[in-house]
Amino acid sequence: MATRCMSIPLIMNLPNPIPCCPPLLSGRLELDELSDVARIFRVLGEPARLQLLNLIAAQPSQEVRACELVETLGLSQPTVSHHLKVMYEAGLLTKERRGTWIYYRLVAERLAELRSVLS
Amino acid sequence: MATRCMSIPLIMNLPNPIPCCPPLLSGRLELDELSDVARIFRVLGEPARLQLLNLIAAQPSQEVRACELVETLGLSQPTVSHHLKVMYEAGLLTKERRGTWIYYRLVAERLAELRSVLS
DNA sequence: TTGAAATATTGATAACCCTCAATATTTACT
DNA sequence: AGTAAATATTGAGGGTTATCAATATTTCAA
Repeated sequence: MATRCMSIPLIMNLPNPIPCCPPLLSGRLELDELSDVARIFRVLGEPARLQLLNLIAAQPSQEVRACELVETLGLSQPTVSHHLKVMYEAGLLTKERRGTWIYYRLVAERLAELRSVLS
Repeated sequence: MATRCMSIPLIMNLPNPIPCCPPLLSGRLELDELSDVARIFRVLGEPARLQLLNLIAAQPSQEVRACELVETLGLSQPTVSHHLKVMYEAGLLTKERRGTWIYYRLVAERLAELRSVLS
């Protein structure tokens, strides 16, 4: 029998990258620009999501599988799935399916961008 | 007649400074530490408040009076007062009464702290 | 195709918070 | 004291979102 086609690791990138972020403290910004920045800060304004970032950064592999997080974060699977989606859509995480699992990683550049907003 | 006693400019500092913030990406953090960090990000997750930061930073004097903001931000006076309080209590602004007005300034160190959280 | 495991979606509930009108308090000048 | 201006507080309404149970979808192996 023919073995099943091996899934090719595929990094799924953002369909619509959220714009981010001109420096907040040098030069006037428009309200809609500020709304974009605010949206990203709001994503980080949630303990569970910060816990997620912190957890990924602490892995030697720099990645986590979604299924691990349910027990680690002490939240239901739908809630974890929700948070991952929010962070993914904010451009803070990449997702990569390898077989059954989906692996998430930080987007270091996004965090650097965000850092530069505050300078 | 004796002129009224001139008010002495007084910088009112935080009664209870909010703890902030160990680096998020190097070393594991406890959930309550993360909640402190999240609280500050949530303060920044509001366009009106970012507008406020942006506005103050754009002033040559590096400060604004509360009364100016009502017209500039297009919000009611109670709403402006609310945002100022939230940011003040988050340690992002200092307030200083000079006569009738109250002047607000950025706390650059706080923003620097926050920047370091993301590294 | 059937089953088991991982992930995503839906719908409902509850908490949080932005916003305003109304009102209270503070401040300085007369 | 009395008045006007600035700021703060209260209370209500409404929107956003975190959370879960239930269910659907996806994935791979047998």
